[in-house]
Amino acid sequence: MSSVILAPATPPASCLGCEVRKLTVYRTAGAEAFAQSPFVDRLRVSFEAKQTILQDGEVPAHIHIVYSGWAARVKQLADGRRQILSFVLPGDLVVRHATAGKPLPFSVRSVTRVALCAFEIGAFTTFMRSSVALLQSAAEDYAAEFEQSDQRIVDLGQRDAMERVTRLILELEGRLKRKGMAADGKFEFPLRQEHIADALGLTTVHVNRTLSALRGKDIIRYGHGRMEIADRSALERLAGWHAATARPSAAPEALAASR
Amino acid sequence: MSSVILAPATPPASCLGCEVRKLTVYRTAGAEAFAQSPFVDRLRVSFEAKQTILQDGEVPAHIHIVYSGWAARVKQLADGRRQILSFVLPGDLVVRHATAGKPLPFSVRSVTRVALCAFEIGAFTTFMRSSVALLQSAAEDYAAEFEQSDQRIVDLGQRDAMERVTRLILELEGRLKRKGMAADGKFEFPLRQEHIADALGLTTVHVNRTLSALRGKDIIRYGHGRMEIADRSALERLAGWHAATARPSAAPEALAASR
DNA sequence: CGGCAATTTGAGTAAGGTCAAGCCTAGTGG
DNA sequence: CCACTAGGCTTGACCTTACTCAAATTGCCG
Repeated sequence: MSSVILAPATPPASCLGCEVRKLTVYRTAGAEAFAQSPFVDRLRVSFEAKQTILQDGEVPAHIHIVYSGWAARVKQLADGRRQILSFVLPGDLVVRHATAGKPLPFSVRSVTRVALCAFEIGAFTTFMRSSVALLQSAAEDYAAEFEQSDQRIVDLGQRDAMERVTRLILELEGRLKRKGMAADGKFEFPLRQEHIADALGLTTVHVNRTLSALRGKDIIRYGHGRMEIADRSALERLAGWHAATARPSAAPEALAASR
Repeated sequence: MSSVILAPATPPASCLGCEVRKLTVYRTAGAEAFAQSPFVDRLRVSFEAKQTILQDGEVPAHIHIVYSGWAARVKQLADGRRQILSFVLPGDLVVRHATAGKPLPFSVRSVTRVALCAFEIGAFTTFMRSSVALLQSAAEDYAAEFEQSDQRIVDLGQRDAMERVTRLILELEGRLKRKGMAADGKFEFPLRQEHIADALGLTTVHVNRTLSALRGKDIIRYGHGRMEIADRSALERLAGWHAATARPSAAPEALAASR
């Protein structure tokens, strides 16, 4: 676990020295940007696992960045069905900036214990518009999110359970690796099978059978909140992970941990 | 069909007087903006139905706006499966601006005959950054697209065929209505059943049975490239179209045709 | 009028869902 | 230190939705 970021319980006082900043949408901001506009109203908030961080319909007063822990953007239907739209990992914006100031079209719930940094929307917007590099990284992140959504649409529309599950594992590993939070195919994996089911449009029963099949062939190993890819080529083959499809590129190449 | 925009075969010479401009991401640009930066390199391009407008992997040299006709963003898998990510209607950006300059992660194919306006990327970017109002409408459009993607993810992950089909019809009617291209529940509907199937992750056979059921109960009427919602409340009930869900708001209220 | 694309219908099948138990395992409290 | 519990995981039996394959029909266009 050498390269894994072990974030302290609370974020540091200044963004400038923050480990997580390198993973954020303002990663390209230099010292001078923070000198001019130091995110005066920054708050730190934290939640236990399985709490509602933001509720569908509310108008958030702040822009939130995940400092540590995992969360999920969720749509809850009236009859109890629920769909996880995406998982939110350290460094990610909890709510895309474009949506800020409007009623949320989804809820955000913590998967694990989560620590967040919250910035006042107006100040954050001004800050993000203060340099072309920042606008550029915002655009990159938008593009990556669109691509991730599109990928999920293809998965749900066209792929069977085995493909969906294997692709989710590879997607998460890719994102974590780019954040320096996965190495040698091993990473924290706090999702319950119910999270996987809700994200992939399957039932927990079927997710269980699918994971069991993968574990039975020793393609993956999991448990105790961790996941290990034991046979990557088999996993990629099952996922239909042809090189062409393999780039949901959730972060710019500059930050790629390896490969 | 009084309020329907009947666009001439070719776009007018100037954006300023263009009917379709009101539907675009630069709808908030005034005469002065065009005076300063009149999209010098604008081109007009048109395609017959069922042509590939942009190919997966290519790096488009221009930003395209649909002037007339329908297109679809499509992911084609190696084994022949295909998923339509979204339909692109008049006034819509063919490729989101954030993705510009990078290899396309999908193809764009025309559904009907389509006329496009193409702008040089650099000039368009400069133009869009020239006013806060423009940045604002870009953000609104991003938010609307994210919401539309999220909605599709919920549909594919959680909803059955009847819900998916009815919701697609209502979604398209809503978008067209806001563009002034639908009235009294009647609108152009050039999609083949195969388009619907590819968008909703179903087979054409099953789409056919679902549509037949709706037509049999006289909830919708269709054919000859048109659709009519004959029994809106029944349609909305089948779609689970509770008021809360009913706003994929693809354009700002200011442009709403009615309601 | 002939031909091709699209739609429609039927019969059989399979992937994944539903329902219902039973089984771990990490905490908790005695 | 151990029994108890609750949440999560696992497994079995059966069922439903949507898919597959195949053929017939319709409609459009030259």
